[in-house]
Amino acid sequence: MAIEQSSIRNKLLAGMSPADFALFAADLVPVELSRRTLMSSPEQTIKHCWFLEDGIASMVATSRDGQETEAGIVGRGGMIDVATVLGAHRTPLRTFIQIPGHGLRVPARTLSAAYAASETIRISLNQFAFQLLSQIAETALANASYSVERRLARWLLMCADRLGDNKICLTHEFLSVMLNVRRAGVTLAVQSLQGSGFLEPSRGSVTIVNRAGLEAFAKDAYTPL
Amino acid sequence: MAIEQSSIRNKLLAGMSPADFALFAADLVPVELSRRTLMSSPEQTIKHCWFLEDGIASMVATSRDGQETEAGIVGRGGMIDVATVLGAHRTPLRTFIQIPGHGLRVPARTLSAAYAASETIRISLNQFAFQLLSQIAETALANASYSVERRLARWLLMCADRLGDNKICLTHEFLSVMLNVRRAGVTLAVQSLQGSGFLEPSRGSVTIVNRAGLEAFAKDAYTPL
DNA sequence: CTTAAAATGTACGGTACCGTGCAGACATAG
DNA sequence: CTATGTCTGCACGGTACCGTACATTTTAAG
Repeated sequence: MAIEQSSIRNKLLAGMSPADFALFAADLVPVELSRRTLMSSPEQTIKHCWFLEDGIASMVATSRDGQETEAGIVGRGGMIDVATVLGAHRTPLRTFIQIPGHGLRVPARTLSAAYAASETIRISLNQFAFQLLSQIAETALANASYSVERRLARWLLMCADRLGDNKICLTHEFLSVMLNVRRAGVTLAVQSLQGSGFLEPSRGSVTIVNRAGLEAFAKDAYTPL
Repeated sequence: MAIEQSSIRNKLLAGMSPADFALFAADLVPVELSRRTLMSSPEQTIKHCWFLEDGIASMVATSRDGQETEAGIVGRGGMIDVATVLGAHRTPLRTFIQIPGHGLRVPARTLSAAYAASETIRISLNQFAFQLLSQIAETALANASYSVERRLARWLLMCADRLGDNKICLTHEFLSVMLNVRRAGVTLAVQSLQGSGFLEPSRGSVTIVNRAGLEAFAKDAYTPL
């Protein structure tokens, strides 16, 4: 039973021509994506790709000594894993679900074939790949230049953008891994941003209550998308 | 007068089939690239692309408040600007020559057309784009996780790889911009690595004299390419 | 209700950086 | 040789983090 394109909220899929969509519609499988679901990792070849309908996936760079930092996040504006699009069967990045949601899974081969077959698919997926590259570069800059507070502000803004929701359900522990700082460091940063009236934290979540103020604070660490 | 493919040292061009190479050989123009030559920047649309024959170009992420950090470097294994390949006419990254050398310049349109026309060109350029994305992600990790010394070690190793030379002619001032640290911080880091017997610095250059040791020190901050 | 687990708040010494400023060492032009 | 700019070495107080440890609050499980 094929999926109706009109019912899809993923922007890449929704924006395709019907002909392009038909190239892999038959192989799309709806899946529920719970927190921490591993979508791809350096250890294994990529078998499937995903188009998110909601929720957020996080791409983290890891090293053997156990360091890890988030490089970029993907919401319903994108797909996983861009490595497949660019012809790689493996990736150095680990991608997993950070905010639970739903997605459409497709075999990597099907996607590769559609990419090879249609120039318009190439155009839209390449554009996303370049957005991701740009996002990762901005992360590199932020990590080198900005304070924990600003990086947290940037992260929350990016997350809210992709979620379409100002309430972000994540623990300090989780955030500390993303930003590669102490858990206690996140607590302090959240308190500071709360003190400025930008956030309202509660157990297991943070809500942006003054988006404009938060953007002004994050300044050049954040570029809207 | 067309350029002989056999005389080209750029790995992307040299590795192409003659048919692929013929798609833009007529538009290739040899250029000398001096230090600080600006190849692309966020302010202007991309008119040309370059394939380096030697030397190194640096891609830096910038923000309006003047912060800047290197995201990645490109040598004769790659090309500038990958944005063109992925269908963008502009890029958030500023790319310029860091170590002088030579290259082959081609109009962005010609490259786009060749990319659209040949699947094998797409495969090789996409592969490079993904390498670059991976490199940038690793930079993001390094910036968040490792000390100035380790980041310097990583940077010198990457640079030596792409140069094919252990002598790297750059000032501390320049390096400090790349790593987004103080100039004096670079001086201290260089001294430390010299004290360990990995480097031999001199005015305006640094030479790696114990590559294996430097790699061991950089540890997981560096992945060979 | 009780107990355990998870999430958050708080504290404290330590350190790897920073911003700055200055002095010496070297290079190139006159 | 002299002068002038460029590059490097060095020092100083300041600070934004870290690692660690522990106490408190909230949620979930029995």
